[in-house]
Amino acid sequence: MPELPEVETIRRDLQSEVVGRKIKTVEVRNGRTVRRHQSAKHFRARLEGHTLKSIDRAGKYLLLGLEDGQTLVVHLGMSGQLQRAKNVKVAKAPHTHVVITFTQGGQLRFVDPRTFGELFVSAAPEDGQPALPELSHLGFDPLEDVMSWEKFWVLLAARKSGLKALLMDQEFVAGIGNLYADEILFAAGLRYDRLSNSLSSQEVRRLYRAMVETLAEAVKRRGSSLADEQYRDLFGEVGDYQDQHQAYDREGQACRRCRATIVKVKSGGRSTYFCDHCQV
DNA sequence: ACGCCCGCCTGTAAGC
DNA sequence: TGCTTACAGGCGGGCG
Repeated sequence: MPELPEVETIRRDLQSEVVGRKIKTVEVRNGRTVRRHQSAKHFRARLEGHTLKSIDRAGKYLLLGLEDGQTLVVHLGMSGQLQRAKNVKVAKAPHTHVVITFTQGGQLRFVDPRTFGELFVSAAPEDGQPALPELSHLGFDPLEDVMSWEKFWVLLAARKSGLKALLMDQEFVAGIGNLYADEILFAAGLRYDRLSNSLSSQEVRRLYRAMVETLAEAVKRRGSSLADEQYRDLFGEVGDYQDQHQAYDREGQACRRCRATIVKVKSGGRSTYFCDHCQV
C-alpha cells in the first residue's frame, strides 16, 4: 500500500519526468477515479492545454502544480499506480482509469484495480485564500515539517490515543499507514496500544527519531513492495525496503533484535505486528 | 474525544 | 475440483 515513502519516491521521479510538459489530452476511462468532479468532462477541461510546473507531496497526496495555479491532486489509495509511458503505443494495463497525454513525451497513466485512489483538480487560490482547502485537514508532514521533540511531546500529550491509531491519524501526522506504523513502533520499542500521553521524555525522543529515520530510510530504499501488494514506481520497478522490515508481515518469525516470535493481532480491524518482548 | 465498525472495491488465497 | 469466504486496507462517516 503506498504510504509516504512510496509516494515520495514517485514524487522525485515525476519531477524529472513530467515537469515542463504540456497536457494535450486527458482520457477518463473510469469515472469513479474523478468522483469529486461533476463529470469527467469537467475534470478534463480543467487540465487540457496546461503545463506541469512543480511536483509536491502532502502526506500520501501527490500535488502536481500547473502553470495557471491549479493543482492536480493524486491519491493512490490502496492499489493506485502512476505509470510513465514514453510511447503512447505501449499497451495499457488492466484497470487503467486515467490517461494524460503530453504534447510531446508520451503519457502518464493512472492504474488502480481497487479504485480507492482518486484524482481531482484543486482551483488556483484566490487572493488571500489558502491553497488546497481539500487537504486542510492534514497534520504535519514527518519529513518536511521538522520539529523539536519537546513540541512533539506537547502534541502527544494533548491526545489520549493508542500510539498506532495516532500515527495513522492523518489529521495528527500525514503519510503513515498500517505498514510504517508497525515499523516505526518496532524501531521505537513501543507497543501499538501505549497511550500517547503516557510516554516518558526518553520514549518521546525514541518515537520521534524512529518515525523520521524509518521513513527516511524507506525513501532511500524506494519504498516497500510486498508479494500481495501492488506498489510499483513510475517505471514499474519494485522497492527494496521490504527486506528491512522488522515487524510488518513477519508473524511467527524471529524478532531480528531479540529472537522472540513476532505476533500478529487485530487492532481497529487492521493487522498489527509487533515483538512482545522488545516493545513495551 | 476516542475506539470501533461499515462501505467502498478487486485480486488472491484459504477453507469446505 | 469448485464454490464460498476471508483478507488486504485508506478514508469518510456513523455510532456508542
